[in-house]
Amino acid sequence: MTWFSPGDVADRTGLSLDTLRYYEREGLIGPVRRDSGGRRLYSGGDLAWLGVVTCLRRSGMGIADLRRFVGVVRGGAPASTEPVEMLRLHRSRLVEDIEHIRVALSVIDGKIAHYERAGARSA
Amino acid sequence: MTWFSPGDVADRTGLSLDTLRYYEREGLIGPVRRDSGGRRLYSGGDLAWLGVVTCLRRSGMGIADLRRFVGVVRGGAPASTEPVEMLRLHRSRLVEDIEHIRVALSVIDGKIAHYERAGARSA
DNA sequence: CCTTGATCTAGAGTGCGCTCAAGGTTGAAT
DNA sequence: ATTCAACCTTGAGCGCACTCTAGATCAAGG
Repeated sequence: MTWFSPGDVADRTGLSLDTLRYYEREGLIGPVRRDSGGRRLYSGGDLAWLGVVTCLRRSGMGIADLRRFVGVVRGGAPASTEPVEMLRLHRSRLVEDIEHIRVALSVIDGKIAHYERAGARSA
Repeated sequence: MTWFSPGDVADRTGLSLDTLRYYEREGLIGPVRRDSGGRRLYSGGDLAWLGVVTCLRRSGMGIADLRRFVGVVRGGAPASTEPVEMLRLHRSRLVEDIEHIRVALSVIDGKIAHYERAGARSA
């Protein structure tokens, strides 16, 4: 089994060491193994899981939701349908977000075109 | 010309009165006209502009960028290409955001499917 | 042995985008 | 004349997600 140092994991995930420790404190990952000196050793599984976490995080899921999500995944089958509801809710937010971004894109493209014409005139 | 009270504008835009005042303080809108008693009167143009602002805001553009954007739009043609650069930068961030959200959607859909199967088994 | 660099902990600080509190004014309605 | 809701200002407070500080510890290299 391969283990990864905090520095390695920071490099691979793009997260800072502080953020890694923060996520652990918040229960988003771990408990992370330690070596005899108390240093963290991340497993390949930890790394993969961090991939999922950062993906959801980047999509705007908050720490609290993420923690609940993690609890469900690591606790095995969900006791209720509530966690799935949470996912569905986040999913629908994401669909909305995409739509908002699309609208913003068209506004921005309009402005860019406008200023490009202005720039061409004044140049 | 039609004028709108703060309450009206809050209703129409979905922004709170506090947020409207905050945006004004931050230079995102106005100077907003006042009546004899010092109350704000928003014009149709203010309302339309607020539409653009909220659209960009929802897409994740920060207050500082928005302020620069506003300065450019209200100052006429841009003196340099810098504001257009800012828009392009935000645009490329938005394209990335959409991609991130898409990835998150597929992760979420996978998890939802997983827990639906689990739920069906345990039911 | 001593230095160096990576890591550790606890806890305070930061930046952003609002949001709320307190106390005062306005103007339409009763 | 009084009441009431809507509005005003200043300034403090909040929630989130980090981020930084300070001081200690550890493992390896010279």
